[in-house]
Amino acid sequence: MDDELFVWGSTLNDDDDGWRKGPWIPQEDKLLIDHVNLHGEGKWNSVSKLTGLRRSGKSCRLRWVNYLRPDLKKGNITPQEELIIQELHAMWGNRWSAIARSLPGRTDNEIKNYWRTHFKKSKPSKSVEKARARFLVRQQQHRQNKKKKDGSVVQQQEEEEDMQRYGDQDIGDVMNKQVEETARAEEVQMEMAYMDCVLRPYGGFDGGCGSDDGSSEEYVLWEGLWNLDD
DNA sequence: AAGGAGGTCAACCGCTAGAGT
DNA sequence: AACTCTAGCGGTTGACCTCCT
Repeated sequence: MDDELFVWGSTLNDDDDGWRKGPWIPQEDKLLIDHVNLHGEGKWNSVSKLTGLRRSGKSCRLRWVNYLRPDLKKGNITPQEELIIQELHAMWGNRWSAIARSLPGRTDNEIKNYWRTHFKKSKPSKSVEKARARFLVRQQQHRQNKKKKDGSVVQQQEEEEDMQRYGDQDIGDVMNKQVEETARAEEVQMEMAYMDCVLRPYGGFDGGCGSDDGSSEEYVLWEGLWNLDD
């Protein structure tokens, strides 16, 4: 290898604190990999002490997460992954780490770079808009169905449950709590349902939405999803 | 062949949240 | 409660590469 290039005492690229900066060399990678194999991930600030590697903990973590992790997927983003990125970005915006969690083997950095180079200048794709529209229509349908089904009996049951839960607390506080809980539950439910719309063709996320033909099986699946918070 | 423009991607920076003291 | 430390996040930078003129 190029051992002669690796000079431990070198001040080349050192910052004010004495940390090396700039591109990593294979020897540094090896030290970091050995360290993680031995001690596991985390405690990044101890890497320099234990290995002699003159890199900050932050730099070590980034190198591991974005480049050295064994479960990383090498190679180009596939068309399927591209579609997922587009649609999740339409839903979540620049939450790269959240998007990355939906794409095993891909890093937030990778997705962020990919987005910036491929999509930043372009308008939202039609598929994204279609998925969004599908999702909103189904949500509205579900709410209407639920209204029809749920009668005063259900309402009474809910009131009794509330009495048990909240007892003699201030009614204003209780209502505020309920509004917050409902909003949170709906937010989670919407994200899960939308995720399923997007990921189903690729084998992700269980339950949810099928094709646009409005079949009864599809209806049952959607009902199941909407009922998550029932 | 030279060099300028634009694209790609690894790495850094600054900030924030959460845990620990 | 206040402070410090650490991990993680998104934005930005800069080196390198490829393509075009």
